[in-house]
Amino acid sequence: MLEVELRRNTRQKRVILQSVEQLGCHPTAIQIFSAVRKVLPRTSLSTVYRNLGILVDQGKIKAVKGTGTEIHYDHNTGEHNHIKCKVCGRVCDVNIEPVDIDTLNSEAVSNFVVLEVCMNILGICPECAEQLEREKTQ
Amino acid sequence: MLEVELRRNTRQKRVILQSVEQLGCHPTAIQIFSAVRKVLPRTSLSTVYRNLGILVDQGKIKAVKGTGTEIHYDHNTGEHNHIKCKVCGRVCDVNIEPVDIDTLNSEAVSNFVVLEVCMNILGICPECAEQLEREKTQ
DNA sequence: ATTCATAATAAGAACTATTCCTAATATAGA
DNA sequence: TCTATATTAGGAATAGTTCTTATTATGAAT
Repeated sequence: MLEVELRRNTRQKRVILQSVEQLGCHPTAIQIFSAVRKVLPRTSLSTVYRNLGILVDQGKIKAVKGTGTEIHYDHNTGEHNHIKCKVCGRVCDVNIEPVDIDTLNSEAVSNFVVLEVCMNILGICPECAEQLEREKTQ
Repeated sequence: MLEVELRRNTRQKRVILQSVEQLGCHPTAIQIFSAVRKVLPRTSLSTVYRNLGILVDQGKIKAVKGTGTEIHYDHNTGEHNHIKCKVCGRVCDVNIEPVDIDTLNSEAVSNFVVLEVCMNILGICPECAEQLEREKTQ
């Protein structure tokens, strides 16, 4: 008899997953926290973090790290890269061909076994670029 | 008459730059701090951080971010990427052709103005790989 | 060499993002 | 409905970095 890992289906977990999906553009834990609080006002931040961890482990969402000090969460679990706006901080998807890990390994990069490659792009989003342009010309 | 920005040449600043150069393999602030303390035992951590910031601003060293929660510092200011060992945490240089920012801009990546691209690679260094192999076969 | 304005320092408080701890609560199988 | 225990709320703890302030030391002018 297999030992079943009991994972309870709590309201908090459901609302947290829903929030990541609905907020869309790569929310941070705090942004998810305030969205969840609108539905379940007594939810604690640690509950948000714990469930985000579980959802990442279950492959239902992805954690986007390396874009700064905060972790962003992504409902799109397919392989893709991200770009972060230097001005407003939001993170968007980017479609450039991903670097192939097997290729890196066959090239013996520093003799390391390569496990993950992640491209972090920093830029200025269209809205902020326009805003900056407006400020400059006035 | 130009207003000259007075930057004093302190012992701390000299030893901090020296330490980054001599430690070589991408030390963190704490590692630099303990190296500096061997020469100037009363140096404080905030002095290390402040001077590292100044040295980065002056282009004398580079800050390597995005490899985890810590910032690593690099005396090699030329363009290159980094790989981090998942086991021991050390960061090494990597020579894969860097992504060209102008190309990304001409491709209008998400309509962003692209400023910086940084490839973060995670893997296992030769030493740790060997160690793991030894543990497995015993 | 001495003086002196102020840049830089040491020490530690504050901050930010995240993880950990514990008593209370709520889920789901019996 | 009962019950074992997974999960929660709340807050303390942690890690890495930045900020604050009284004190010190640099270097330009005397």
